[in-house]
Amino acid sequence: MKNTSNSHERLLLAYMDRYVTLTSEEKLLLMERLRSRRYLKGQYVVQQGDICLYESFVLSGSLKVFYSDSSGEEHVVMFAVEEWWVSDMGSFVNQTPADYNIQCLENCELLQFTRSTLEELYHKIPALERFFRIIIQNAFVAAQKRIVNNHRLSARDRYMSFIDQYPDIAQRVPQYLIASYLGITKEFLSKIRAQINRG
Amino acid sequence: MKNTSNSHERLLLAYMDRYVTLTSEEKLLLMERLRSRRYLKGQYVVQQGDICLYESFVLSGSLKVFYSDSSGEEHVVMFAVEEWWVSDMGSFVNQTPADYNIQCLENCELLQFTRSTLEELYHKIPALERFFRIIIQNAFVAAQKRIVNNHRLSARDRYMSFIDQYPDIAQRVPQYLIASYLGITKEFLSKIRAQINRG
DNA sequence: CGTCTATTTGAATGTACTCAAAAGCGGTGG
DNA sequence: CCACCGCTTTTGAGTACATTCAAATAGACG
Repeated sequence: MKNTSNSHERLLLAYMDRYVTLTSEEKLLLMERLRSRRYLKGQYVVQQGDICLYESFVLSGSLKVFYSDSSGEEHVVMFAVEEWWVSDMGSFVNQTPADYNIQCLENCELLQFTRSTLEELYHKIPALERFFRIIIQNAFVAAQKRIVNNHRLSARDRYMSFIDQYPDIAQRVPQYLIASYLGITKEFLSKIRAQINRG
Repeated sequence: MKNTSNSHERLLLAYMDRYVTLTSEEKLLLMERLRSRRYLKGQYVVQQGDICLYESFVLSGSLKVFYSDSSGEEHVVMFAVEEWWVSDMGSFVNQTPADYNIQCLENCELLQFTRSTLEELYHKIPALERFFRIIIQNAFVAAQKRIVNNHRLSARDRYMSFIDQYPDIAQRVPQYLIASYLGITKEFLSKIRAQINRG
């Protein structure tokens, strides 16, 4: 029936298999409910203040999640690449105005659930609730680790730890966004890199 | 049958009712599996490097979760008071050595699940999986917000926002721990407070 | 009242920031 | 093919926010 996007299904299902066991009926239902959508580089998936309509799984491309403060400064909250989930979770689950913008850094292909679809699936597929519980748990553990590292490590060490942990992202994403993610200015990151290169 | 700790059950069950609906059989099972335990001020619930054996619900008292770095500096990750859940989540779910210490700041009374109990209950009570999915989701949203605020706000504004958000904790917890939580030195927090008091 | 811990104050220092300007790096069009 | 444009990165000088270290003061508790 479905001729397109067979490899997409495989990527997501293989990803889910790492965490939970689904019956083939469940997998079928899941895939029927997902919508696949392409975005161009620069396009917004969510804009601050709007409702975040989708929980998205990244099939290809990369995105940034960021907060724009009153003075127009952008603060990068996280990046997302292949096999990451991305949304403004607070906005998505409560259907309230989003705190963050989500914008594509490259052309992207995403698999998306709406909130009501996901709720429907939670009831029909108990293992899905388990799956997201685990995914979110991991995200929370990582976020806590990041908070501590922001406090105990110097900007230099945070940068080194970032390129060590996400070498792929470090290469695909402009430096000034990495600076923002690390909580420092682009100028200072440049100086850190110069210092590292000198030895 | 159970004569002790009746008010305990009520506190936890009322808390859970805010998020999910449980049958009375489920509630009974849940309560049978929970262990209630008292800790004295200063006692450790978890020590860095050990396995975190319990997910704990705070009935009374307060605790700090903190990381001790190689130079012996302590970095407060979070506080926990009545109606909060506390654990080293990474350690608890994977049964790996804990990253953090958890210590009582006051005498505490906790309701605790072991990992295997919780897994058993996840299977017997699907709504429990949903419950923790929601709880962890909220914790993750808050952690992300904290990361952004640490980047965009000055130490002064972070402190003001802390006492605004957690007035109770601000009063029960020593100032130098709040400084650590905010990622600043105790001396600097003292100066911030002096500055606020002057106007 | 004395001891122990927590908080405050001050001077010197350091890490990271601001502002301004220059240099690098693609792409695009003449 | 090179010139120009926009965008990213680099460099430098001056500054600000926060830290360190040391010492004084204030609170809590026996």
